[in-house]
Amino acid sequence: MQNKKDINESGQERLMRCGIRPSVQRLAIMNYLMENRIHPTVDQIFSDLYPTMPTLSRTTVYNTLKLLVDSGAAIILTIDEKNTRFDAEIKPHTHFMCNQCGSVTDLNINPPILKGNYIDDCEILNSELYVYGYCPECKKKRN
Amino acid sequence: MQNKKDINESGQERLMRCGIRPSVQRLAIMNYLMENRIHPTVDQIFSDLYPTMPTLSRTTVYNTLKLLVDSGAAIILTIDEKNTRFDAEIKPHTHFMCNQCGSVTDLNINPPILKGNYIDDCEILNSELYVYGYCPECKKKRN
DNA sequence: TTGTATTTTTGTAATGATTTCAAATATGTA
DNA sequence: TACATATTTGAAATCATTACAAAAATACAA
Repeated sequence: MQNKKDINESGQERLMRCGIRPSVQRLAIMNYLMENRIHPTVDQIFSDLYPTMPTLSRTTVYNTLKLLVDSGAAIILTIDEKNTRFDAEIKPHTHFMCNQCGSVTDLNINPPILKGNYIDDCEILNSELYVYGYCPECKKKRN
Repeated sequence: MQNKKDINESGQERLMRCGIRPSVQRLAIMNYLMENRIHPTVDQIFSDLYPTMPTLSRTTVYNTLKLLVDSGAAIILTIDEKNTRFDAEIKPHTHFMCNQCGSVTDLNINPPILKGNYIDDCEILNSELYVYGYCPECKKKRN
């Protein structure tokens, strides 16, 4: 369950809380991630922001995403073999990718919470549960 | 738990069972994967086999791994953001990557078995649980 | 066995994502 | 305003992966 603070937190607030100076570009990218929970690739972010920010550089998108991830304002998903994807939802949850259309969505299933534990003497910091298959739309089309 | 058949299965048998003609190169790569359960990258495989197979081409390693994965003789791991990794252990199990040294190992924890289920109307074919943190060796060094 | 068709391997070139880097721009502060 | 610092930018470099066509190996029929 999300608490009110998380739900209401603005992009600006998220950046501040994570110690990131909210430049125009950073705020645009942070807001994009928080408002478009499609786990976008770098190119999706760039292409969607470019029309309203024609001076935006791909390098800035890369730089900013690195900054967001390093400071805990976003997480990186390796669910997609082809492209790195990003998510502003930083609380543990499960991700699903459709083998047909490639869309990545949240799955309503709780991942095991392993953080803080030791397993096989490994110190666990975080974990990701990735699920693959066919999304409802593609499932229909295949029949 | 592994059954005898899995334990005893040779590279040759694995290839045959999966309908792959066992050429010299394919057999070398299959055996390497089955004998070195380090979840190697393409380059690790190539570098380790090259000394004893000086005519081996990187492209062959790529081609063969694609073939192995497509026919179910191996699985692909996206746990490592930098490089694709491969595993000859095809039964569901959990993987761990060390944030410090980058090594990938099996973790003695059962992943949720979701295959065959529908969640949020998604048809589940397979899933991967990836765990990150510090391996025992790096944990020691950090103290 | 020989010749021919098919499969597999190989090396090079192309592609695509990401990083590096140094100059240009913007911002914060005295 | 003037200067120092932080940020953005675009071009070039890097690195993993794929495409491709020629060469080599193998299968198979005569």
